[in-house]
Amino acid sequence: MNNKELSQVMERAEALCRERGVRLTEQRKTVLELLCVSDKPLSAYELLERMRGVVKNPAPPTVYRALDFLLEQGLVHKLESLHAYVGCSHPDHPHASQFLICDDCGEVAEVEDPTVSKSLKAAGKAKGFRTKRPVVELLGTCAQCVAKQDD
Amino acid sequence: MNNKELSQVMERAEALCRERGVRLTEQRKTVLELLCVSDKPLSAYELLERMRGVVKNPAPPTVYRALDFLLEQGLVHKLESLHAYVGCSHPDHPHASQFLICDDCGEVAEVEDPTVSKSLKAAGKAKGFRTKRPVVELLGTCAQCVAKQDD
DNA sequence: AACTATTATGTTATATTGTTACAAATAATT
DNA sequence: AATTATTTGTAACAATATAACATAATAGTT
Repeated sequence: MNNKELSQVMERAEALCRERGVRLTEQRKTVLELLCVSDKPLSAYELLERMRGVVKNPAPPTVYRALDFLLEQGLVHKLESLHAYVGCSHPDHPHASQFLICDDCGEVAEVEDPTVSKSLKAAGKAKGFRTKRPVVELLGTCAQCVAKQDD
Repeated sequence: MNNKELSQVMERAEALCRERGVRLTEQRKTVLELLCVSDKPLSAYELLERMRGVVKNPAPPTVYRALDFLLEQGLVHKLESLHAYVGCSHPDHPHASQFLICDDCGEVAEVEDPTVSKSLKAAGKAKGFRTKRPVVELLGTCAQCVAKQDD
């Protein structure tokens, strides 16, 4: 994410939090920025390391609290299969995303496919299941790395 | 899972491993049995505890190695969002399952919805993504617990 | 049967991820 | 200003997972 995109994301985040009456504090902003600036998902402890420049004595709860907040507000996502976190690419509207995770280059793409969402909803409904949080992560090889492998 | 179902699963597992020329050793059988007998998913360390009765001095690698084997053979599944493992309900054919995980009662249902599988495949294909392992876990409330809550 | 290669297990230590508990500071409300 | 709620600081610890290296068991070969 470049600088312009970053400031747009941060502005939207500020606006959203203002609307909702919740506080986007410095620490929370820092974590969100670090995630947005990174081209890869970051683990909590990687975030912790990167916070050292910005915050004085960050400890694990520092990071986890900020992450909890940002997850609640839908500003970041957790990738369960990686134990890592990414900034949300479109936090404006609530949404159920799917993630394509390349285990070769580590790149993660967030997609929002209505057909997938609908079929999941239907599958739950068929069992009387009330879904709160869908976790959909496709682990495999991204187009770029597939091309490389086929050379 | 009752005793009859258990022995059926174990027989199928033995047969599958024989066919494939891989070894379903005592430890691996133990782990598979423990998972099948349990009505809830078990964490690696819960498995470790339960192995104490059967194996002499089980250590973490004992469990993780058995799990790795069983996962490779498609005999068990890992629930990424719970850090826990379940016996596979239909190991005969390779399949991409979805899991409905009730965060109230802890029950987990494995479903295999072709519409979901197809839509996921299509979503990946649209991005040129080659999926090796889909992780699909719906966290929410099962029908029974929904009914209880609505009382 | 003995030899060898491969696979599986034993054992100890350690790495990684995440939480608890309580005190201090800051911000919002009255 | 006083009170309350929220956020942060700090230390310890719990839970999950892996590394590294030694030993043992098994399968295949001579």
